[in-house]
Amino acid sequence: MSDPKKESFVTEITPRSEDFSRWYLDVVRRAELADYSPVKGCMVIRPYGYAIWEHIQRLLDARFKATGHVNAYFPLFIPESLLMKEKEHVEGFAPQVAWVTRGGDEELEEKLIVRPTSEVLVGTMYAKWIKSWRDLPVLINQWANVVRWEKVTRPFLRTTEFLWQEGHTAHETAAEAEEETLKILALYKEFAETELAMPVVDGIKSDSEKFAGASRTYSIEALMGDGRALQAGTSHNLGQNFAKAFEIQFQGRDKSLQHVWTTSWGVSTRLIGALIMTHGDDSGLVLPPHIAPHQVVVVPIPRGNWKETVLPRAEAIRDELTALGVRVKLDASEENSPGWKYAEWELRGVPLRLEIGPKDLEKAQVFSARRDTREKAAIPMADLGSRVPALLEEIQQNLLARARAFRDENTREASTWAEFTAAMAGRPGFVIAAWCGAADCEAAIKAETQATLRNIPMRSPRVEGRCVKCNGPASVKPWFAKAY
RNA sequence: CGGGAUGUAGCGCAGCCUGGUAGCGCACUUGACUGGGGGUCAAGGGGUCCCGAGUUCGAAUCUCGGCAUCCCGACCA
Repeated sequence: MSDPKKESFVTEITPRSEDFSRWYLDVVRRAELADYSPVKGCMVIRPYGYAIWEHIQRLLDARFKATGHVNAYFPLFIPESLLMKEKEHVEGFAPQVAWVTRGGDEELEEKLIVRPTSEVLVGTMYAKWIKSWRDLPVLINQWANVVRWEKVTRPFLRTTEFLWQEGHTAHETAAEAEEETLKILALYKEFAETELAMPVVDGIKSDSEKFAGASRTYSIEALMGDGRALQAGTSHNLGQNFAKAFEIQFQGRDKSLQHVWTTSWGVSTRLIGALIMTHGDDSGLVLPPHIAPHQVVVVPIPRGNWKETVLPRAEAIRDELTALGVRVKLDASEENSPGWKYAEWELRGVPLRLEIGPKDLEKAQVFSARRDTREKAAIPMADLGSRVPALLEEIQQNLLARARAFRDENTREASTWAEFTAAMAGRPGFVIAAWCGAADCEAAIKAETQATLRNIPMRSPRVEGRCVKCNGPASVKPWFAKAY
């Protein structure tokens, strides 16, 4: 029927439209972002994937520092007794915890858990460090790994061990803690949109979706290419819950003994999964220039005495752009043809490709190809220094605009239950609907449509409406979606 | 954790039913010709058949147990 050779080429990546899940796994593997390890749910992040994470770290860390936070590191192991101190927290996390019961060949006196998150250990330490209102606020972040014994795992999206940052802050007043929680939420949103070119909805979670032990949980939610939502970051106002459980007390300005108000917040390597599913296409990964390991790949055309003519010119271009701060990969390997290299670097999502051959030398130009639009154009050699950075920024903006247009096209309002279920059928996207605030209605919506309440957006106006499920009085309009 | 499927070279797979020398395509190595969208020809190399027991003269193949991956469901910040 079809050429078997062609077929084996085609099977390298399953088309996105054919099977989104398989496409995602193919991209992760073929772009060499990650590979499976021998342990269930644990992945190896390969150099190309880790390079993306390093850019995410760099760009986020700069924002944390600019808002007064400092980095520290807390240990991996937590004694069982500490986990037990905050009731809701332990109930939320106990089912997902990995235990250490032996050290060498001796049973441990007290079992240890491998941290699923660090609130309890941080709380224990803060109780020692904080004595006076003058010690506040404490604004600490850590870059770390955590372990959660998940039943269903997927590379980047949900892994047993994952990398993240977790911020833990302590404040003098409730208002300051809430201010911090919202400041970070806004920071996450700005980061996601500016650097990842990923539009997100920022809002507050319902009680049932709240972090175990938090007073209020906020999140940013993104829409993936298959119409499912992904929680891309969370920011929790922990109130005085952990302060009371861990006795984090300080003497206030009025000399009275008070409990601090704490927050915690995090984003993880899941963001890499979000990037893949937000921008990728049938040819593979599409990376926003701000976080792409290689922003530009230069492919010299090996023809005639290219090593004496074309190659030196390609090297000069690489050096010129590198000096301007552009991350450039020169692929001068002789093993593969230019066509092979085009396909390979597209698969790996490099935003801009520059081709240079003998014909281009004659015309003093290079040939460019954009990954996002696949547009091709000649650029005069003399203009590279100005055109390339401008083009990269254009690509960055285009990816955001494109993702936002997709999100908006796949966001609908529903005022009746019939409209809601219709909108949720097939590839749904977000559905905005009024809700009475009852957990029962939320649960019923989930049971009947698989859709969960993602969040109640920050800027959504108070409404006077009717709950889409029970028709009772409703004052908010959450965003619902089927989620990862 | 329940239901289903899968595990054979780096990747994709055949072989298993009916036990008897482990195969194919791509990738890889060497050489030549090539090179502007995954090149051509020739000659080569590469295997704990997921792991462990069992049945058997003999197990990739049959039996039991385990592990991992994928899909559906439950669960899940």
